[in-house]
Amino acid sequence: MNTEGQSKQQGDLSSHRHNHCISKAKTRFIDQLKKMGKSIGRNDEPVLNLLLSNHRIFSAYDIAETISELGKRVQPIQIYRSLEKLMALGLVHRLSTKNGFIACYEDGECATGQFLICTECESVKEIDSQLLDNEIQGSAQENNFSIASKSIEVLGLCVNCQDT
Amino acid sequence: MNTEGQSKQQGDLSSHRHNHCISKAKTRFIDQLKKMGKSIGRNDEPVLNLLLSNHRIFSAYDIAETISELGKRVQPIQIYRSLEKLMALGLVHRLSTKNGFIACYEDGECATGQFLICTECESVKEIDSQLLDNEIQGSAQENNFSIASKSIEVLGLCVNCQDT
DNA sequence: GCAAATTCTGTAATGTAATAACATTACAAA
DNA sequence: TTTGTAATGTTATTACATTACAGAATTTGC
Repeated sequence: MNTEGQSKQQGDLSSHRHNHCISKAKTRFIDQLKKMGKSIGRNDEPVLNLLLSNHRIFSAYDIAETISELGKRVQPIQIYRSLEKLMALGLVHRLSTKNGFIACYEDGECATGQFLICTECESVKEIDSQLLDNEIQGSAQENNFSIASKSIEVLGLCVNCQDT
Repeated sequence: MNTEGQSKQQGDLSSHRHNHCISKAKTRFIDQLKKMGKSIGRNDEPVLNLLLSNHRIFSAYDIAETISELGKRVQPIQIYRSLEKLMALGLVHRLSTKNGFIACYEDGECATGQFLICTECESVKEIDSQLLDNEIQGSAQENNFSIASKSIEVLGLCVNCQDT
């Protein structure tokens, strides 16, 4: 995913209350898992922590490497397994245009899954337009299409990266 | 991409006038290339043909294999080069959720790039909601985000694949 | 025309992302 | 203790995408 930053390393809006949303998300995560009769895995929490405390895009391999550095060696497949759980619970989104993953904003509760992605600094802003969502629902209905999931990703430059 | 079909091989709506849109698209392609001072490459036309006459998702490797079978061996990189040109001219879209490519409908002229993708038969319906597009523009503006490209992909089941 | 520059082509190798296959551990219930 | 089940760990493989480079074809300027 290109880790060795140049003008990278953004997406960490200092104004955002990480601690708050981390604890909320974790609580929600554990509750939900319980409900599904699943237990929290060894890697789930480190993965969730990493994503929540950064709010930027990580590839599965980024995550594997970062977590491996903190202790035991972890393989990508194990990360994918954690990510799958986290995505099923709506705590994490896959950004398919970037082959990466990001924690959901808003106290770990997923919004509609619509993203503005800066191709320069890799920061991500999740928008949450109900209108947009409705419009998609409508189009789907017109075509008798039954929606399973949506991927709305807008690529471009964020405010900070526009002045070149 | 999983070529050995099972319930595959769709996306070929017999009602659609392939020949018509193929010739239109080709004309447009050559004209545009001329304008850019580029010439048409050896593989460009085969790639365009394949995509236009199927209207379903192909991976670059699918394309490479198919074209290789028809004559000279072609490597993926060569396909990517053709695809890049074709995408620059708006004749082909990348579907990032499927790691694949598809020809644009509507006489080879790209619509707004919004897709309903059937995860069962891999058929694709391009919708073209101006409303949706406007809403995205609006959200971007609110966030002072300058749009470079958009990827709107809705996954689910098409009419034909819903009755299980 | 001819040489330099540019663009296209072909080939091999590599990088990156995702999954398959299978063995092992942990632990609770019978 | 045995058995069942879910989670883990390890290795290997598949799938997708790009880099690097050498040679052929074209274009451009003289």
